[in-house]
Amino acid sequence: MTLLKDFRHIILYGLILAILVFALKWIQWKFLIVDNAFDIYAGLIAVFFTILGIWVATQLAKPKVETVIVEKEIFVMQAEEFSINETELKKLNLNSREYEILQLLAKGHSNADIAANLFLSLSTIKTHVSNLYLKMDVKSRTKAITKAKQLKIIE
Amino acid sequence: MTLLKDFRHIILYGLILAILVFALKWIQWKFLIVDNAFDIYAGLIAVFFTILGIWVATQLAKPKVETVIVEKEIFVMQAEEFSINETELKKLNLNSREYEILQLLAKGHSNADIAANLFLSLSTIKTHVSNLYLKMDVKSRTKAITKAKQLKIIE
DNA sequence: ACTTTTTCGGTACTAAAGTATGATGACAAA
DNA sequence: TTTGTCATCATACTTTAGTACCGAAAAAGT
Repeated sequence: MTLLKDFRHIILYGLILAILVFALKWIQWKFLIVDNAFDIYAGLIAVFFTILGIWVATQLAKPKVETVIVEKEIFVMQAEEFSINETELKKLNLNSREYEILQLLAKGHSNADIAANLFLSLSTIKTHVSNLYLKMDVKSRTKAITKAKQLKIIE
Repeated sequence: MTLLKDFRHIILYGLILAILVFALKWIQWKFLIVDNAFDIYAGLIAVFFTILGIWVATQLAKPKVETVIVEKEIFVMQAEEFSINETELKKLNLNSREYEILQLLAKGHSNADIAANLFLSLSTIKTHVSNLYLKMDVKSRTKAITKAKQLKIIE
């Protein structure tokens, strides 16, 4: 792709070069009689080739693109993404059962409900709940729920 | 980057041009043995000014300023603008006391706490709470709390 | 194989929550 | 004045929650 383009350029420049040489010869022949026309001749050549150089350069040089990055601030309302506070959760050092029960507590389930849900006896739930309260430093399920929500350890 | 590559091309073309001119001159000189120092001089001028033109062009080339607008997302924590669901609240038809008690319930207070807080007897709180449950169609304080939060009638 | 820890379950008891019913006084509407 | 509603309080009772202490089985270290 670029190779073809380059080849075309080369051909073009070759042709231009040829024409220039002939033109040069023609001018030289025409002003041959006048010896002091050399300066004018050289000047013309200089001007012409300078222009040629500029033209070649503009043709060859890919346009300089100066990218100006303008940061447009878009305010996005974040949908309150809930993330459990792992730090606080680990501080409490709850085991999996206790945490499971805490979540069910927060849903408003009674001990009996939880027992049925987890296929455990009411006694077991009671002990788990009591241990949970000790670890959370509360004395009732409602306090446990509110505290858990405050600490963001449950949804 | 690409500029350098282009420059290399230019140099290459310039060299080819120069070599061609010199080759031409050499051939001319060899076969004609004429005093044609003028041609060499003109060729040199041509080559020099071509290169000069190219150089000038690359220097003068104004960079195209391309403005790229980058959208930068800024996440804003929406302050969870809580608004109590007045509609649902009116549906429940709670009186001021019951609603007051509901709010205290949600904070994890016991009946005794609420009684002390509102300067009422435990009995009164119990009746209010019971009536509240009837209106909310629940059977325990935890259910009442979760339902109230679901309906967004309390914070 | 042994300890230790975790998990589960039980008993017994106390405390709190929840239900049912009724009484009292205040206060507004008829 | 009477009526009715409402908030308050009480009694009596049932249910649930919570505490304390203990024991057994399973899992996990050692």
